[in-house]
Amino acid sequence: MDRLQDRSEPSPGGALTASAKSIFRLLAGRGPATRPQLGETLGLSRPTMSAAIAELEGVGLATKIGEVQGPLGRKAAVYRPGPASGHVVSIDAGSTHVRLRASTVDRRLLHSRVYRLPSSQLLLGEEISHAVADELAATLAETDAAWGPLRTIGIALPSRVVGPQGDRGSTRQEAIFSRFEPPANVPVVLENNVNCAAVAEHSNGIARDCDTFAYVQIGLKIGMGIMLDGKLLRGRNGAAGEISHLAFPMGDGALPAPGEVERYMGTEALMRRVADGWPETEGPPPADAADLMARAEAGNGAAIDHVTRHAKDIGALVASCVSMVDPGLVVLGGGMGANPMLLPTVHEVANRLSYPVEIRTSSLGQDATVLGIEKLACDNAVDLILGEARN
Amino acid sequence: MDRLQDRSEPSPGGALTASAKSIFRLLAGRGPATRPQLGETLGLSRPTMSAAIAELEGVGLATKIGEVQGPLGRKAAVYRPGPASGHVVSIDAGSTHVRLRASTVDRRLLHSRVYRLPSSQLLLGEEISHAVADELAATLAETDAAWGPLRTIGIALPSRVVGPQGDRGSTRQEAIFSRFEPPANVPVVLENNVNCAAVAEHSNGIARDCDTFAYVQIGLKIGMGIMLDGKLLRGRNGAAGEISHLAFPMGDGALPAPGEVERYMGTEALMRRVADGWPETEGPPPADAADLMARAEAGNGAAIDHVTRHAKDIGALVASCVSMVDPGLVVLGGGMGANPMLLPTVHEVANRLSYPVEIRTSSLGQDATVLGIEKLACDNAVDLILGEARN
DNA sequence: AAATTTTGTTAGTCTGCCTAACATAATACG
DNA sequence: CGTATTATGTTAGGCAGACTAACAAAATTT
Repeated sequence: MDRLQDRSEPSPGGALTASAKSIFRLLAGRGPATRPQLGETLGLSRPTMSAAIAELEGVGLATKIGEVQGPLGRKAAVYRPGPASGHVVSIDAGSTHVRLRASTVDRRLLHSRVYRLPSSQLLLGEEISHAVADELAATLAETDAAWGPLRTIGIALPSRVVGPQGDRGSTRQEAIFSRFEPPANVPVVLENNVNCAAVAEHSNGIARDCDTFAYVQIGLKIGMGIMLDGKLLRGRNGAAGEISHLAFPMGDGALPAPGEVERYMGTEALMRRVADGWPETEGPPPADAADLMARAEAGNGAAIDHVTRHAKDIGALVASCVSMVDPGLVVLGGGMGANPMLLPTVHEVANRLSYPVEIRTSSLGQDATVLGIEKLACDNAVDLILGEARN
Repeated sequence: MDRLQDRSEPSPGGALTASAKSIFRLLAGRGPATRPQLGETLGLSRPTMSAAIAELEGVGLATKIGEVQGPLGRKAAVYRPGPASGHVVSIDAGSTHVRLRASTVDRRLLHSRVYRLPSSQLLLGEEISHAVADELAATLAETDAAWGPLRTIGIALPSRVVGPQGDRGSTRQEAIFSRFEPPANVPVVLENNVNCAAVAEHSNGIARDCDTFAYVQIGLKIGMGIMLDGKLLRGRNGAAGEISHLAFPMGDGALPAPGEVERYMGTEALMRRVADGWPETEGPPPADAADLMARAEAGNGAAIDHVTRHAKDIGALVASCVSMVDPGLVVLGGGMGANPMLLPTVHEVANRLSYPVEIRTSSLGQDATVLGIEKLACDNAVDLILGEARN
């Protein structure tokens, strides 16, 4: 994650009391809540709540949006982040699509757009940068004054990402700025797209109930995002979870080569093996991965064999992850990985080779990455608003 | 890490101010310090320091041990943890030796002993449990009243260790209690021995300057300890870093088996390969690992080949670690790993296969594990004293 | 011996929370 | 329908734990 500019909107929450800050954080994180709920959750007394809410309303960081009636007694006031908290723009700069969402810091959707790139981009480069610039410009043109100030722009990249103290030159992350310049005064948060998908599984997806898990993406490319105690593991070079660089092949006499796992486990290699080994009796080989999976589901023996073999390979990969990180839960995602058919075999192999892991299949579709970067952008915005941004 | 009993000495620091607690923590962690130093480090004003130190001295948690004279001005008073902070006993329950240290919470050595087991134990069992019981009993018999209360017993185990919420039955950790019962009222902290070695590298060893790194142990057995932001990564099953269960062999058509890496990378397998492939022209094969290393250092070609090949294998292992965790620094330890001769090759292979990592060789000898569990025991004791023990 | 510098103490203040008591607004009950 | 009960919100007052300012003490330099 990265902050390129630090000249942002004045943080209205620079001088709030600790309780007011914690209330705002809760409102931003969990959406609308009543005063008693907030006080209960944070262990604050009613007088303190009164004072803190008054503080927040005074600077526009909280607004009363209604009242709810319990079974008995007076109605409770319901609040959410106020207009001064502003909004964020989140962009998934993917290799085939650019997805954009504008949302409030409590993640209410204000605007969204999707742009399909004219051609699939293997690497982060000018094509993507250009598309991001266009989509952002279009969004800024449609910005409503009621959205409040733009606090943060978050961009998910198909590239390693390092923070300010890391060696930026060694990643491709700066390529995102090759064709556009983000608006001055608005900080930009960058994050790797697989990490974003992991964040989304945690905040919106199948891993909502777990603060520690790994997200394994298997598709054209392979990757992993590691969440520990609710925080992303990034690593010194932003390379944590870059399982495409596991030593592979590995064994007595094997000669591992950089990036070789991905060339073996990626969808292209899989389909090549499928085509090569396809029995003539079964007719033409599957046209693509979806076709392969469909035929396996339909009961085709050859297809099932290939899918099972692939699931075993994924299981081995997951076992290595468990042996190193022992996350307790692994979420499978990506074009291939998201298919529930793989789950039983992956589970069996991983648990046989290493230690107990639960395996789940991602439920978020194409939106996982945008939702993840949106979460990170909102967190950043809240930090900025409260004057607690980490440098 | 694990706490079996919670009935401990009354925590004298239950009702201290936050500043007093932070001062005590600093005294325990960094040893003797002057008031100005403490105040400076913690950002506390002199009046606050006065009050807090008075609090601590009042309950015996701090003692003035002298004064130091700066170049100018009045002398500054020097403090360290007081008699009420008591002591801890730390035990490395190893497979060949049981090492024990009694020390104050600021890690001044009070007493130490080493017991050599009559026979090497592959698994944690009654032999080790018995030896631990004996050594602990001998220590308790020699305990000096001046040491203050025994706060915590820490034991490093050659086994996976899970916390209270984990599935204890699935590990062998309880076997440590098969032949001895720790004194009632004294909490016991258990930790895996490789994790302890990692902690020691951080607190006393070559990784003092890094809060994030991995410690890779290569010897009879192989293992890894992962330190992230100064905290051990344990994992859901206490299996984080259990690289003996990486999927291996791994490759197109390979059939991985549980625990196979250890059977390939461990010293026994290495020496078997060395003996098998030893050219008759070179005379009798090396008797043991130390012999192999000595011959390699002396320039023997066959020995060098085997050592280089092993270093390449270790490099591949490290590369997998870097691809998953990207720690930035890997410390090599263990009977084989600690040999500096491996370093260049490991560094070359790891950096070629994955991402930039610094590789260092452990400098702590046999004491690494005791020192690590001592650090953990002291941390636990401090938490207990301050009434902040995590359950 | 006086000036300077650092350390430690005393006095007073301020912030941010709390508890206790009261006020308000809803439902439940006779 | 009025009163009891209950939940929510406010007012008043207090207290813990930090701070600043000013002073006192103990070392050095001039």
